Amino acid sequence: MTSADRRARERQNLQDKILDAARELFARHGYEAVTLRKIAEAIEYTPAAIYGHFRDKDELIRTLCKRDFDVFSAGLASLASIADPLERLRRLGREYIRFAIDHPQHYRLMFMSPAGLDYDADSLERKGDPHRDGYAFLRLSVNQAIEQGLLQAEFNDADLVAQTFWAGVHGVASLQITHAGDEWVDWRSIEARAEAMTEALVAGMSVSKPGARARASKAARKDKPAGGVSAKRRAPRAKGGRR
Amino acid sequence: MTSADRRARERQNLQDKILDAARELFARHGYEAVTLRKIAEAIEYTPAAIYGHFRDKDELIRTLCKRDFDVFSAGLASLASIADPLERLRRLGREYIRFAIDHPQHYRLMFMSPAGLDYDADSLERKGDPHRDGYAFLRLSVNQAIEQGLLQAEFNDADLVAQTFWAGVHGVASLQITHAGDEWVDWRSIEARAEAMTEALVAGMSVSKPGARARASKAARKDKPAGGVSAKRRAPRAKGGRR
DNA sequence: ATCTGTTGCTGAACAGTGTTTAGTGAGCGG
DNA sequence: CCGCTCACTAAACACTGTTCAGCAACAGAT
Repeated sequence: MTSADRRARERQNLQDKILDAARELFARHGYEAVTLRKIAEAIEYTPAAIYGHFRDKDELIRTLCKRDFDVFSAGLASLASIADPLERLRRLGREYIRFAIDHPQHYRLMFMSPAGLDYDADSLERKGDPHRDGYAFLRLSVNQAIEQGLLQAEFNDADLVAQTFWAGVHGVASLQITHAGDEWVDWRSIEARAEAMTEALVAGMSVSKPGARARASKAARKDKPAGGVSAKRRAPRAKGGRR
Repeated sequence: MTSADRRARERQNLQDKILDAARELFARHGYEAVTLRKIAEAIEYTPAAIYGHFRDKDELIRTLCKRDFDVFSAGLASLASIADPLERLRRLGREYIRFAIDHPQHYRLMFMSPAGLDYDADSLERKGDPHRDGYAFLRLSVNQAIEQGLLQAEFNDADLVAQTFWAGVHGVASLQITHAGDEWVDWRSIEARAEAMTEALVAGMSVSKPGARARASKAARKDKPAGGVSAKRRAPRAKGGRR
């Protein structure tokens, strides 16, 4: 069946072209800037042609994000080689924030928008597997910390601790994405904030003596140059701003 | 000038009617659901009439949010009566999260959207005043904690500590707003998460012995009923969802 | 080689959106 | 009573996402 194969291949090729064109627009200007007509123009097809490959715009963007996000999830699992649960948590937090800063539009859609995540059969199948489910991996690490007696007695609920840790790094990441460059606050560098958050949370929940870690002092040093990471000072408005 | 007064009053009345109609739609269904035509229908005017009172839709919603938000900022200042800086920080965190949960759409627009805050002359004028600038109040509290020797030596940068604390509570709040009711995670109650975050951060940065506070154990207790606060299990999709 | 059906795309439309503009009409000051 | 300002309307414009009838190319079967 060479002809059927070719048809399928051509179909796949166009789908990839659509996704590539959409990724270009999306990563640069965000969800709202991705227009079916703009995509169509970029790939030299008619807007309606896209509906042969995706049910609607939402599915298109979501496919895009999930594809890029899987790379990140798999990367997290590489931290499993770190023996010390607490150190693993610290690294986990840093990697998480890094991904968010490197892919702000993806992160915004997945974790800062209503129903950003959808739970299809494929996703639900991997739920709970620490190698492919980020939250499960985090929870597992917390659980090991608890079992090894590294956390205070009050923090014996792995889910609560995991959710708190997640909230902490999510707060740092999302605040950076949304308000980087805001002149209202004299922002410290994103690295310093990431470090301070992970250190404070680990220190606050673990039994280790405060101040014992040399790393903690590094995080608290004043390094005034704010912004960091991203070059652009201010994210462009989604709709085109006010006139 | 009774007639001119009356004109101004009538003008103000209509503006309030617009804002009230918009608030109703916005608070219930979010930014995207607020349509100028829907507002116009509610107040029995033509869509174009709104442009006589607001430059564009953005300014309308922003006026709405700022007005409601000022009430919150003023409420924060009432916490100034708490003498102990650490205790004040804990209360600050809880109040912050409470406002976010009670006004999710407002919070989403102001703190989870690009350029949610705009810095007009009125806003900039009050910047730095702890009584009217939430961040300044937070920073002041942190500063007092540092000056009273309540924090570890590493956490001597008031801005970094304030930003970390803010990120923590923002993370708890925004995760709740975006993912409340998600079945992926076995969520603890929002109260428990708020408590765990504030406790962990304060404990992680302060010199006080871990476990000394009775409150900490209360926060870590397992209370499985997740969701809390909000009645609706799942936030409606902004655009109307997939079919 | 011709018929038949499927597949993949186009062109045009529909129902929405925010926004602009010309025109209208009521009420005011002189 | 005149003119003028102001607030509003009706209608359009440009832009969305999405649908649908039709068409042309191709596949397999006759």
